[in-house]
Amino acid sequence: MNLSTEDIKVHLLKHNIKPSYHRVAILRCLLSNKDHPSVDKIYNELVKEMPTLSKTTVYNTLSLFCGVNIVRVITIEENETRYDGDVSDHGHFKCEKCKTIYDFQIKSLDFEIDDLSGFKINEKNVYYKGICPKCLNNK
Amino acid sequence: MNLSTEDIKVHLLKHNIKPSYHRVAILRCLLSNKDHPSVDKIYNELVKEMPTLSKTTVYNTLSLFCGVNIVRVITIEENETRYDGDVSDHGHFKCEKCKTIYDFQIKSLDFEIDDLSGFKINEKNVYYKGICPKCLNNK
DNA sequence: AATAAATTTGTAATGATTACAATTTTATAA
DNA sequence: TTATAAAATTGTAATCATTACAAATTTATT
Repeated sequence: MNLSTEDIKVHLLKHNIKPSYHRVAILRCLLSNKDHPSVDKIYNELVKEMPTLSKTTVYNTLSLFCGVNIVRVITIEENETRYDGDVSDHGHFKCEKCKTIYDFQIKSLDFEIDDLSGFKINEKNVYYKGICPKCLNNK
Repeated sequence: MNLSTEDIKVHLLKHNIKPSYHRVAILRCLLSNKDHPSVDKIYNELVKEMPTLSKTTVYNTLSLFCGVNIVRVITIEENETRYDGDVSDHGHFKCEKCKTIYDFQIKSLDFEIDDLSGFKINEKNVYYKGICPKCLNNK
């Protein structure tokens, strides 16, 4: 995605978040990288340009973003939380070898039977695990 | 479910796992409780009957079971892994209030478009989050 | 009964996340 | 502009689930 700083600021302001330098950088990182980065990945990428960055800020900012639904948490493996700047409904495929997370489209997310009548559904998640084509070839 | 010790032993042996006392107890716990317990829950339930039980054993045993696919990991929240003795394809709904995990049936798990041709899919997971009917009423 | 193999245990290490107080930056009011 | 308050960021320490690992126990084999 080719997002200007201005676009990102507007996006944040729409959700009543003051677009500080750090916040813009973190959101840009999530919107431009489609690789569903971990906190560590984001931190390491940004700390190059902003040496004073603290990992706590990355954590704080991401949970701020999640709270207003401009970012989503991807919980696939227990030990590593990943984040997604794309909040539209879609599935994730995580390669068990290279740990890459791929997106995939889902025909329809209305596939449950009536088991859940009476439940208030806030969030739907679909993820697969397996081996990606790249790793299937490289063995 | 009304499973005899004998049934459980046979089930384990089918997967080349020696049915030790602890293993049988842990598997029984998962098969009879439909509440998708955490390690802690399993440990606390079993330690009453077997006071020497170690939490490490619960961890070891569960990963042994997962390795041969008689138990599945449910990763919904980052901070608490839950386990499921039902390995058939179905979805999970986790109540954000009471933390209960409910099962629900899925019409079909073949809902991805062809995005994943060339991928080797080992595992499909669907989970929702929200508020269960019980908690919706109790506010 | 002696030995080897498998299982279980308990403690310590790991590592991601959170709590929190201190510091810095930004906004507001005099 | 300067002083003051509010918000954002930082850094360190605490938390807590999970794992590593070596010792102890149990089970199987000779």
